[in-house]
Amino acid sequence: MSTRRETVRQALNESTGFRSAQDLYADLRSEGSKIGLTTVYRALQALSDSGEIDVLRTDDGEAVYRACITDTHHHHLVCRTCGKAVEVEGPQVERWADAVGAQHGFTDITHTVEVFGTCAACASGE
Amino acid sequence: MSTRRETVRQALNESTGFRSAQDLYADLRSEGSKIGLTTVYRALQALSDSGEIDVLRTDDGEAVYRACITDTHHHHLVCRTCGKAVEVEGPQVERWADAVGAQHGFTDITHTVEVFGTCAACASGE
DNA sequence: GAGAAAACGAAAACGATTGTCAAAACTGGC
DNA sequence: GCCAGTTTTGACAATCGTTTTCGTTTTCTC
Ligand SMILES: [Zn+2]
Ligand SMILES: [Zn+2]
Ligand SMILES: [Zn+2]
Ligand SMILES: [Zn+2]
Repeated sequence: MSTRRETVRQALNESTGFRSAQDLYADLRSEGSKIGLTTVYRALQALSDSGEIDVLRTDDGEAVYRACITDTHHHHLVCRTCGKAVEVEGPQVERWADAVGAQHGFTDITHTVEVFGTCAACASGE
Repeated sequence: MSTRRETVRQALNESTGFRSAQDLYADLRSEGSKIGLTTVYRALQALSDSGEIDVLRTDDGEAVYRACITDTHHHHLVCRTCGKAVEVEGPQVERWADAVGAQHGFTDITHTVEVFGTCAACASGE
């Protein structure tokens, strides 16, 4: 529908890493778009609600978003320096999480798993 | 050292779940303490910097803290409803994270892994 | 006890996010 | 094309967790 939502989705697609709402807003404005910050937040909210984009929290609590290719459950390997992210899978981790939950009588198990590191490019460059 | 830091640590010890700075501040004030919010934040900062307490982010970006028993690397199984947390270990997950990082040429690998669910008490009660 | 250093806490500042509300863009009849 | 009704938008204000600032108090050291 909304062309604005499309605009934001596209901006996200152009990045390989996770971006914050403010990042995207800055990008779009510098490209000449007249979009408002509120709208960027709304678009990201809608996109993540509908499961079209992934969201996670940085250490300092900022929400960052990414338009992932894989549409099944997956996790991320994220470069601590440049933010580049790789989608990864870990069936064994899925099983472990479920098992550990069941073991302690917990139900309705979910989990968050993210791997951080320094990517090859950043390791050599800096 | 600081008796204030001790006060905060103790308040944390009294809870089995993760608590936010504001939670702890409210608790302490209601117990009659004249501690200031700033000091609670500073104490939590210091305690987590020195690795004495664990910290993680809730979905809405709030930082929550816990004084864990285990002092080696571990993860948490957290009740989504009451916040109760259990310390869990997953050597296989540690290995998986390292392997996945190495596989993609990343170095200096770390990871965050948390499992969420509804604890038995909350499942029956509600 | 005097003076220096560390810890405190109230209030202001901050930064990300959300709420408000009027203007702008769209819609389906006419 | 034009109008009333709906949806979307964006400037601005408000919120909320957290950090800074800065004078005051407490603790240390001699
Ligand atoms: Zn990198
Ligand atoms: Zn998973
Ligand atoms: Zn822990
Ligand atoms: Zn529970």
